[in-house]
Amino acid sequence: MDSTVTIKDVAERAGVSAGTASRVLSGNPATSAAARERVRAAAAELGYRPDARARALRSARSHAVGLLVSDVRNPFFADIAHGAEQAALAASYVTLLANANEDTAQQDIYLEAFLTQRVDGIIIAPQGEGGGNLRALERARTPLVFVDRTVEGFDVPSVTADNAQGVELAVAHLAAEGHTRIGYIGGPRSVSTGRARHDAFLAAVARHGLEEDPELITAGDFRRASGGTAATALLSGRKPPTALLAADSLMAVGALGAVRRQGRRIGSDLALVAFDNIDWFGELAPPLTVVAHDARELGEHAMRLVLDVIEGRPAESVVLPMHLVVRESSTGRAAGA
Amino acid sequence: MDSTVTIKDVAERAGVSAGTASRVLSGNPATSAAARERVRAAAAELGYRPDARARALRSARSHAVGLLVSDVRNPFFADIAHGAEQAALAASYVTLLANANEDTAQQDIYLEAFLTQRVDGIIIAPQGEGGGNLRALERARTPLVFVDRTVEGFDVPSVTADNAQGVELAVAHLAAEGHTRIGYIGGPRSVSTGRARHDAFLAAVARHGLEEDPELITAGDFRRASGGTAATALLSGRKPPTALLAADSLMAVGALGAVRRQGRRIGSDLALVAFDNIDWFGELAPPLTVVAHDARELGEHAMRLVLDVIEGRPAESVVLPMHLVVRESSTGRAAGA
DNA sequence: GCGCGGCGTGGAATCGATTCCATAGAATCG
DNA sequence: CGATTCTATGGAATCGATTCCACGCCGCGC
Repeated sequence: MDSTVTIKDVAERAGVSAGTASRVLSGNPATSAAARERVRAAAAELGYRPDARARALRSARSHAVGLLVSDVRNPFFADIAHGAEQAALAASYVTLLANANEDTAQQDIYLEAFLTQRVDGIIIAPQGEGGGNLRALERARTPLVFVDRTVEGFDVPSVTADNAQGVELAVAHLAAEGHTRIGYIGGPRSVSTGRARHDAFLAAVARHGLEEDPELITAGDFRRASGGTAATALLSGRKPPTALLAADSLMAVGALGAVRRQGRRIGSDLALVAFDNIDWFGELAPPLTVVAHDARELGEHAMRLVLDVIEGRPAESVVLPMHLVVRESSTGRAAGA
Repeated sequence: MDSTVTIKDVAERAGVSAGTASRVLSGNPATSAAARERVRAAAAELGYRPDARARALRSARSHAVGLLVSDVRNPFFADIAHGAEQAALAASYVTLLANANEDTAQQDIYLEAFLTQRVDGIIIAPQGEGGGNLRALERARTPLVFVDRTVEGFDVPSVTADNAQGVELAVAHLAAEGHTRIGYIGGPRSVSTGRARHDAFLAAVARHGLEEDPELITAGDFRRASGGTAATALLSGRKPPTALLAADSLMAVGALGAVRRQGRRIGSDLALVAFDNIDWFGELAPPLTVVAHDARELGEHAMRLVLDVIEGRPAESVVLPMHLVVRESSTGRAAGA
């Protein structure tokens, strides 16, 4: 009844050799009906549970996929993890979830751990310039897939969102609402989504003929506090914006608090559009307008992609569309320009 | 340069046997300075990365701890995971994070996976009555620790919060603000925290001489939607409450939306106190009053506890205190009783 | 100068499961 | 009925690292 039941114990109880027991349990057809029955019974009675490590050691397949997200506490990544996990489960793979905590050093630690655990594949929302263990990964030939973000110079399949399109949707919407001064709270340039959204914002502003004022552009680090700092800076400029666009949900929340502390109200005094459609953004007062991509779908796609690579099927990168969910945070009377 | 560098390759390059190479790399003192130097050089040159599975197989220690949370998308559990992970890292253990998704079947799947992976220990925020693989775990003698929640009939160390105290703090605060009709949005009775908070609420209401009306008591499932349903029901009763107490953060968010859709405002029209101090609760308009326990600390404690059990040190259950963080959601003028 | 203790090392066994190989016995065919 | 193929099986090798055992060699002591 102990957990130390090995296949030998099962074999002995069934009166067969370990080889035969293994064949029965792995569904090898070269087994007699009698052996099948007795081995299965013995396994059930003893509560046999194969040792995944021994199995993986011999058969060079661990049936585990490492998933390294940048920040578990960011609901967007939690959703990605959830989607990936469900997809893995459906293919009877196990997901090992690890958290880089927006920190390159910690990212390296977990990549190292994945490598020594000999996972069959790795999904990562990478950060940094691609130094450290990312290069080691490439050398180790472990199947790798990028999700949400990419790193230049890596020929790796990825699942990303159409950031340029998302930004364009947001800016077009705000422009249509009559805004001409939009403050942008961007992400770090060390992350691909940070760069893509930044560039797309500049382009969209130009395209719609809005005010191109460098004072309207700020950059945070995708964490909450930086959104507050950025919003405060934007609102205390000489000529503050009438609308804000935040490049991720955590910074949007930070901005929310900063705006409130300045005594201004989202929706009526100031429009706000955020990236990432977090579940509860629709429950707030006022509900937030967002540029959304389905994080769960992102995760599912990424998992399917890495399984494709692992199992030798062709794998193509995917770019998912973004869409605009208009809520009240951007449709109170627009402050006149 | 491939990842298939074994200790034999290292040994060969260094001109020693595999045994000696192993001794050098594991810091065994019975090695000569010459061997140490050459083995280390060879390992570095070849990019040797020991195979964790082979190592674990032989030495019966995987240096991995399984962490099974009820719902990764609940920020409270994401914080627990984060705390546990950091504590594990400090002790050079790896955390395998899995998500039960508030589903007993999925909980069993991952417990099974942990067992076959032969993790050294498991931390779980359990759900259900303790059937299924929870019993198998006990038999397998895998070190086990409960976090946040417990299951009756298991003699397992745990890290929990003082729920009774938390509820009492919340009710006392609301009573002091002049409320006599408090609506309670509780959790499921199948979860220990759901039961504890429910019972504590009844006791606190009685103790403070508030109205004991069964219509004021509702129960959700710790998910967002159920909080909205419960709040709607409470507010459309014959004599609606003037304050709400929600037993977790997701249900509080659901309630937030329901209240807004009813055209009432948190803070001025209706007080709200929530369990769990989610980062961004302080940023909302109005900021939410919460009964808080430090989720990260909960996770850290749980990890330390399970490592104590694994390494044979005595392990004592811990009950962490809760405290009240008063913000504006409960201090607008109290609606008169 | 001989013996004994200790250090460093190579070789082999081991962990648990899978898989190759050889073989015994049954089944099939001419 | 003998030769051959096929099937089920046991035994052994294997995966990669650790650890036990035994041995050679050095130095020290008598």
